[in-house]
Amino acid sequence: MDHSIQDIARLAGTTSRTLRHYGAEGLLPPSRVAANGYRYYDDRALVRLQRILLLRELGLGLPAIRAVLDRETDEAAALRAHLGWLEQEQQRLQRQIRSVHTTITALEGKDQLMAETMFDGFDHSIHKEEVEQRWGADAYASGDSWWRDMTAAQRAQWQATTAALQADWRDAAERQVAPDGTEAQQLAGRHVQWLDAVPGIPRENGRPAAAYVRGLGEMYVADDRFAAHYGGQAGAGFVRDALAVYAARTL
Amino acid sequence: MDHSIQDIARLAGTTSRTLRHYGAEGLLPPSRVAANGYRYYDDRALVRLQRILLLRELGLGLPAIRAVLDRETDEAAALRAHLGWLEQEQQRLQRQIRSVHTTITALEGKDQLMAETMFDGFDHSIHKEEVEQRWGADAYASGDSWWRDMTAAQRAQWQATTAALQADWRDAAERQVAPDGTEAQQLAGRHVQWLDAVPGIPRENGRPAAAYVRGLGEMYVADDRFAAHYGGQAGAGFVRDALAVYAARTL
DNA sequence: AGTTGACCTTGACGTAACGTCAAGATTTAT
DNA sequence: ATAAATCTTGACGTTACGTCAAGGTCAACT
Repeated sequence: MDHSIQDIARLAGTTSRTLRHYGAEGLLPPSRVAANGYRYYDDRALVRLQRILLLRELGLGLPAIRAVLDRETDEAAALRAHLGWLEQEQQRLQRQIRSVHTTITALEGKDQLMAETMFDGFDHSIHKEEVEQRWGADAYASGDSWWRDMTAAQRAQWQATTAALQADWRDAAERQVAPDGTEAQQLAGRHVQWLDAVPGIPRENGRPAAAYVRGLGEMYVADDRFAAHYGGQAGAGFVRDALAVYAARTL
Repeated sequence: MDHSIQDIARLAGTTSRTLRHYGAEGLLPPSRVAANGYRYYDDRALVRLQRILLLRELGLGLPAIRAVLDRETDEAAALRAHLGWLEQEQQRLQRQIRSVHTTITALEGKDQLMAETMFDGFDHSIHKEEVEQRWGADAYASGDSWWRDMTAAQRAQWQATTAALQADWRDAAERQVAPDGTEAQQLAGRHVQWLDAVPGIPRENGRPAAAYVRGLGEMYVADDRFAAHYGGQAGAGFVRDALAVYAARTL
């Protein structure tokens, strides 16, 4: 009927330190304390512990959890309040991410560019530093050699594809198409397919990695030289949003 | 040439406590300390302080900032490393948000439903508790009375519109359309327009609030009764993603 | 009985970046 | 001369435990 502190800790997937902490906080007192001071917990305590751990995984603090378990607060209400906080945090992070992106771009704006011809066809590895640090030196090197080893005709072909894609993006952006709409999402699909032809980019289960695609979109916005290809700030923002939706949905 | 501690604090938009903290950490020592112990900072210190605060807003920790300012680390490299952390945090939050949503739905699954007829036409306010707590009692009440005051013909009209929209969503989902593509985004546009016809929903500058639209999408996924209208889990996930992209891009 | 582990206890420091008193010294204004 | 500002150092609080540290307790083995 009783379990030692290590026992329930293992049963619930936590540590004895956590159990003692919850005991000290009055959140989960031992169901019995032996004469020698040893803590013992019964099955009801185990159930309570599991509820606590569940709520903790959702991000609730111990005071909020106590209020819920002691029925001082409605659980759903507490979770909805918590949801608001989570969403705010997420937005704050989103803003920080964008600021960091633009800061990086501003810092490196005038450093190592790849050759101009390359710029038009291989825009995603123009930032040598960024590609190497975030996706590994291989990503840059293999993309680089892939491009260099192309024949002139292959390169021209590739540039034509790229130009057409960019033109369609600009067109859609001008027409104020919704970035999560079918048309934009089809463009995003083409964009990812185009990307997929480049060896060495980071992938997940065979497809370009979602984080990479999103990062690419942010880069288009952060760097005016890219933005120009997609119709300026507004157009690049559109591309970024479309890629983000696409990545969320299908990658 | 010199400023007192309060002076630069005001100039830089921070507090004297922070200045002392940075001094104690060796991150920004006072440029001069008078015989009486008073700290004084010159213009170079002000510049350094401003850089520190900028990096802090981007979320960097003090050790990372020190490394950058002391030129032990490349600033862009530090920011890219930081970017990876930010993106991970964002994903963790996203997972928590979804878990909270499904938990809330599971908790309230069988409580207060609106009438069945209402269910088919007014799905976004079916969760009385959720709507009231997160968007205010007015949101629920005005939506509720709007619906109740309709004539039978008006209601039938509305339900037909709703059903058509849902059918198009199911169709697009089945065809594996990309959620950030043009087609899905057009559907999202229709969805928001449809929503916009309901009085009392939360708005921002005249249009349905982005957070509300996103929340709606999450609800479709979290609640099987909604999901059913959009083609089950997969379909609802598609709708959610499409709405999220749409919200990000145009709301 | 003595010893060896395995397990238990309480106690206390560390974490990130300051916010917030508190007590006392100094400068500035009246 | 006195009051009001401003300055100093010192220290606790914040969140949920992780991580020693020093020292009891218990079952098993010699």
